[in-house]
Amino acid sequence: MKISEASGECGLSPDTIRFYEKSGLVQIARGADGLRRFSPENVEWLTLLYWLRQTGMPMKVMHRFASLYQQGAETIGDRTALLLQHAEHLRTRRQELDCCELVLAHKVSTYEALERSIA
Amino acid sequence: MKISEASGECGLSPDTIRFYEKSGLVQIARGADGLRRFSPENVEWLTLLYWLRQTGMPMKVMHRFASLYQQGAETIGDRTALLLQHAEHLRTRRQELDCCELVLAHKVSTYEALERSIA
DNA sequence: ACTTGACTTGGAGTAACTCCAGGAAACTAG
DNA sequence: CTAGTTTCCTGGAGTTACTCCAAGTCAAGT
Repeated sequence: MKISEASGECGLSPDTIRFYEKSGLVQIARGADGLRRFSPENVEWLTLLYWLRQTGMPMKVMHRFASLYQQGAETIGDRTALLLQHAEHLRTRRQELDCCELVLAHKVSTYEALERSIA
Repeated sequence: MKISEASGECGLSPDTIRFYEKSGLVQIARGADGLRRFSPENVEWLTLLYWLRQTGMPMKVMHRFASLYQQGAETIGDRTALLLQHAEHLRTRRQELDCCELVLAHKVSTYEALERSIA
């Protein structure tokens, strides 16, 4: 699988995939032609990275995670812990969304009241 | 009110407040000593900006919003529309969180299964 | 043979901060 | 009244995580 197809499957842009490879988050094999060839495992890994990044995990933490991943099976406990911590972080984000929704609803209702008082 | 107190109330760092002022998102009066003096209205506005930014509104859109705000009451309809659109965006974000939560839960459960199969 | 399209690299540009150096004004302790 | 600490100011450099671009290679289609 070449980069555009992998990009379509994992959600990351080709540029971002190359950037992640350069910074060591993923290792991708090359064909005899020098082009990147993505394995299903590559795609699964990149998809996971996509979701972690999309929900605000910083690169530093992703690097820690990637380093554990590359060390193999004995780091699964640490990886689980890291993912659970990120799940905790998602709850915080959700509370932020809730809070912002309240702020918006309040603001919109005062705007609507203002508009009625003008009209 | 001076900048550190305003920062504490609105959630933005002093540096970010200065950055927002420089880029035109807010106008802040100065005292005779040259220091910024924040009105309650300033703080309310900055708090709104904080929430919009925190939930992913890009600077470009915030500038549009700020420009409407500075044009006065006749832009309230436009401002309401903009906020409602952002509220829509919040729903998208929440779906992303949901989706990531599923991905994480699945990954954690496969990790746990793997760990049991090793141990 | 030639164009088109997907890929490669290295490097510049961008968004939105964040930090820092250097300096002024004010408050606080001795 | 002086010395030190805090809080503020400005302009500018540094950071994160991309994103875009120029210049070049290679394979496939017409």
